[in-house]
Amino acid sequence: MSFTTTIQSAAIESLEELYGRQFSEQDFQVNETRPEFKGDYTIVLFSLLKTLKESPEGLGKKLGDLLLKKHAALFTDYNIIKGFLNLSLSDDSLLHLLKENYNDICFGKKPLNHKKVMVEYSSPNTNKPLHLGHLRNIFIGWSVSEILKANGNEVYKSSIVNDRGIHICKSMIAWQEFANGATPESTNTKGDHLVGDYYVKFNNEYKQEVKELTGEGKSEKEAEKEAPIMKKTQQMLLDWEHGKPDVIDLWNKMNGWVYKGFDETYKRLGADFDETFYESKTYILGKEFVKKGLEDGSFYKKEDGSVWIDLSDIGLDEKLLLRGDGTSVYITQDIGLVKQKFEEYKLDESIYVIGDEQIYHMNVLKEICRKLGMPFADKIFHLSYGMVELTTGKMKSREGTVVDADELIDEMVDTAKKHTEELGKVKDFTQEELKELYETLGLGAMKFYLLRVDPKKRMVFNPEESIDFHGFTGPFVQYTYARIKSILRKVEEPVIDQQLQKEPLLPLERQLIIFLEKYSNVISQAAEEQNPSVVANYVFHLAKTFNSFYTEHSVANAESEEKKSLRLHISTITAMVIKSALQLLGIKVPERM
RNA sequence: GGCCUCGUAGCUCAGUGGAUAGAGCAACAGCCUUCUAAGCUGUGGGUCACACGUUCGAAUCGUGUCGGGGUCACCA
Repeated sequence: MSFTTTIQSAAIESLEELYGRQFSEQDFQVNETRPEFKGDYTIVLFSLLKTLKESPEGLGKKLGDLLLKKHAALFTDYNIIKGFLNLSLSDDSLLHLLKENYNDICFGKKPLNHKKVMVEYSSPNTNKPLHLGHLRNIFIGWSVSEILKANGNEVYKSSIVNDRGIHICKSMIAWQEFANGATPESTNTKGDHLVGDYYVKFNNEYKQEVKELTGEGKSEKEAEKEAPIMKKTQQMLLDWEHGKPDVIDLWNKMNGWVYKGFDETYKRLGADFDETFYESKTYILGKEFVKKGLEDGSFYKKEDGSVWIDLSDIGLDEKLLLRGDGTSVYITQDIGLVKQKFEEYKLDESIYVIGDEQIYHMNVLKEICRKLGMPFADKIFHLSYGMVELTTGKMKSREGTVVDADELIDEMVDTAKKHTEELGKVKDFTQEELKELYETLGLGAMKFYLLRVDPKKRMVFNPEESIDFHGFTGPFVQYTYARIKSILRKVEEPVIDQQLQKEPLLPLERQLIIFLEKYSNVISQAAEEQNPSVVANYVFHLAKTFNSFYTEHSVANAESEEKKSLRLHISTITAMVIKSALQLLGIKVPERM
């Protein structure tokens, strides 16, 4: 039980004894005491005053006295300022925490709750390489999965690959026309980048053709429709749907290049998936539901044969579910996949990590499932995240302002190398060790930078700020870890014993212990909010507090053996919590840096 | 235009009913004969977009206004 809940129930018990009636945790708040006041935790009395017909001082005194009397081991003192009852915790209760609850603190251990959750993230198109937006998606999805696991859930990570459609055909046509058989091997280019290059090539060519046609007097719309390269692409899409062998072969070949490229990037990022769905396999699934919905009258057909659902009663308008020619649209396949996921995996929840521009789409999906009487309609959660903007404005692939994922990773790792070389602290490292360190630091900086902001909010990517290794950054926290490990290497493992209790705890020692105790709550909160930034903020604050402690007090050369033992203990736990918290963010810790 | 969302220090962000609103960056001033200075300490910097309301108490809740963004496709 955490300090907050312990104090809460102690207060409830005392209040009930004092006033002979029931109280609940809703009746008052327990907060941490602000640093400018004496005490560790504060009971806010205002909400109780009216019903109990008490003055702040009167209630504070009664409650404070009784708490001290009943829980002499827990509290040592109290003071009342305005309506705030500030309680001081005893050294013993803090030290008890270090001794008894060691593992609970460090790993925020939660019992298994047997809830099965699927987290779908990344979900790229196969016509171009991953970019900065995908990175935010991947880091959030991976981290939320790990946070849910830490809270006792059974988690499946999944990805749906958007491997078919007109966009893929664009790359294919351009490759066919202009590549002269170029392959990743022959050009020494990563497969996803090669395919992406031909996607760009298509767009340039298309633009050129449209320009020529409008020059001949055609309207913009006509030109866009009649551009030869576009016509070829549309034909190719039809051929693909009809399974024309040479098109399927080319499609397989080029997608294969892309997957190999993605895998390399995923591997470097530490992203992993338990299941990968392919749109080419799932896009047909939804059609049977459309049929079913037509039969039971949930959907309706227009004259041209297209199928619609009317959601205007809940303000979501009419939505197209099937084109006039019978082919699927985006949402058709989603309906099919939802059902497959829930049934195959017996899921309790399905979380979709998708950008916030699709909030409307996901609401429609949930509503359709509801109308179809699917029992899991309310177990679908859209973890929507805001767009990553550049300081120069939005990223747009057509304007070449996207930040490529692979390039960004290289740049971060490079920066880590530069910094490390300048500081010259690891000259005895082998080449292998150095390489690993640079990856740890570079990726740590990048992940922390993208995860430290609330997913739901839009964020600005500032290239200079992102490669900063000082302040509120991954390397700052990693550095704290490395410094602790450096101490621990020089000293034998701490033994915690009765001796600890003789000298009073100093303010920074108290502060650290109280802060460490919160870790378990932080993990719960992060899971409830599906928000890794909660963990990032916590671990930064922890490292910051430790750094103050480190500067102020010596561990290895402490004033006494007792203090040394205590501080070694605090340091060890801090290191474990840092490692555990960063692990939830997908960030590794270096033993030295 | 309808719906959704955001507006906190020069910049990037914490803070969702409690005390005098906090970090990082940037600026300035200090701290390495003692466990790693990728660190620590201090200074300056705020009409929490604005107005009204609810409350003992509002950056936080409600209504309205202004401003930014998203969305409302036989695109995905």
